[in-house]
Amino acid sequence: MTQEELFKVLVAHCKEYGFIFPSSEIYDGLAAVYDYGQMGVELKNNIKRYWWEAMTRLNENVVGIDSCVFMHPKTWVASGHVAAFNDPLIDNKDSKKRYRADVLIEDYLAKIEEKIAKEVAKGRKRFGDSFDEAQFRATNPNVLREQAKYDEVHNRYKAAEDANDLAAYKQIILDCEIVDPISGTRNWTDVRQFNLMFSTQGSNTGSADDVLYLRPETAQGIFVEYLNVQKTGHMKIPFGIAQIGKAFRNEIVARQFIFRMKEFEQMEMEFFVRPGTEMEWFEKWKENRMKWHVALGMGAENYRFHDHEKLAHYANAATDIEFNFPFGFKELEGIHSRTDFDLGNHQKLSGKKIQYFDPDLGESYVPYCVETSIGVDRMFLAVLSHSYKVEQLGGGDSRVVLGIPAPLAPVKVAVLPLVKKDGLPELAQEVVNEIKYDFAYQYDEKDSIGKRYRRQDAIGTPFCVTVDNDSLVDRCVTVRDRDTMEQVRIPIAELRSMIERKVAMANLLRNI
RNA sequence: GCGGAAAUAGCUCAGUUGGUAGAGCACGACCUUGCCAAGGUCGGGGUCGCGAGUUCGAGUCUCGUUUUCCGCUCCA
Repeated sequence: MTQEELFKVLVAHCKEYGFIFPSSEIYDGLAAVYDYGQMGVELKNNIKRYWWEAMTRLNENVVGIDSCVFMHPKTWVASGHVAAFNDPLIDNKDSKKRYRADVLIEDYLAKIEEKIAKEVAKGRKRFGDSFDEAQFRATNPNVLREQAKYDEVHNRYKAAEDANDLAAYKQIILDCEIVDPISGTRNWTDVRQFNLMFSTQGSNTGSADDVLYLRPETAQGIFVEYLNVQKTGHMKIPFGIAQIGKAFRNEIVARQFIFRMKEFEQMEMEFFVRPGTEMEWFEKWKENRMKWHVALGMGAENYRFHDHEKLAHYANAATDIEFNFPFGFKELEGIHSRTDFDLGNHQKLSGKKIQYFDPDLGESYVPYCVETSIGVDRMFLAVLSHSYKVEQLGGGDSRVVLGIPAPLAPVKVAVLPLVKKDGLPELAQEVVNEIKYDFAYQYDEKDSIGKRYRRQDAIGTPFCVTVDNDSLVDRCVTVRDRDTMEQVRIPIAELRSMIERKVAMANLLRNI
């Protein structure tokens, strides 16, 4: 099976077994939005728990918060999101290239200015010392013609810009017969505004300037609560704030299943440090985060760092942890040294002093910040794509098994009466009562026992517990292991501790 | 957003030059078997993605549209 085929099969498997459904499927679906099903939500919650407990328990100076999706609109001015993603864009259908409509028009205006400058230069050459540029500009017919054209386009352009009138941009491009520099054609699409952020009305009045954005990252919630947490928690630098939450990005192209969605979930941690020490912490967190990944046991060779050469506007160092997905090594987590960009801008825009008095230095400063940011959905995809296996058994038989790390598995144990009679279902119910307070379980009495094992393999259940006729007498059950398919017989009373040994989240945490 | 391809039962698909929608698996009931998926009988389930058009008649032809996949493009 090629990687590409594997990916398709995986998507189908996710739907068939209740991990992930395309959103609103009964209405033909909604592009780039997916829902988690009954199995998916369990796996996703376990992934979040693994991250949360590692972050907030294994680092005594990291605490969590849960901030809202809605934030004051000025937040996004301070973060740079409003300014950086608000361009009118237009595509040329022949070259298939995308341009900023305002840049195309400005280039056109610049060309007119060049023409005028050439005329002026000619005049200067002709008249020599007696050349009066103002006089020349006011009388030369060529200059006057070009200048009139320039003024007209310039005025229309400014009007379009002020009114944010996309149709007017397009009309200017058409009227000026601006061509694509590559294809040389005027086969343009309409001008569209691409904003990364989704927005909604803040009030019930619908006034245009009362806009609320859906956060494109959870990090800003941490920055605006920095002071509250630092003060109320008596936090001393260095310390971190962790958060798990939904974020929204209006991606132009969102593809590859849950790898890039319009609505997604982030697990972000901002670690505040003394300026000048940020690179040291950046390295520490790179190491720390890689350990967290490797502790899952999905193979160290499937992870790698990818350092950024082109840095975002806020960062002075950045790296990705990439995972070997079925479609290649892709970004799973980002680690950025964000300097004091965010806190500094919030201080500027809010007018509130966001400074930390460092008792060791005897001075105040705006802390620097190292961020770790991982996508829950990408992590989910990493776990699932790595876990999915088709195993050939003896006799031409095969099985599909999800070898999900046991502490993350959606269902920990399945309780199966060998047959649906002779009092076995009743005894199986007793077994359920024995384990239901500790583990996510499924009870299944339908179909043959082999079929039920296969069903549990397909959702990655680490243990199947089978109740047979002997169980009625000896109070023992057969425990079948997902990965080895081996069976052991143990007393019902020992079931709980046996399962616990393998599925405890603490097992993962201890590996970090 | 551009170009290409696809969409028929829960899933995988068949459906001839346009003539009243099929199979296997899955699902439900009953019988049978009983530790690694496929025994028997009976049964439920589809306005063929959606909307127009051509036609006496459209799953099939035309146009539009939605979603998905592939390639560009974009990507904090």
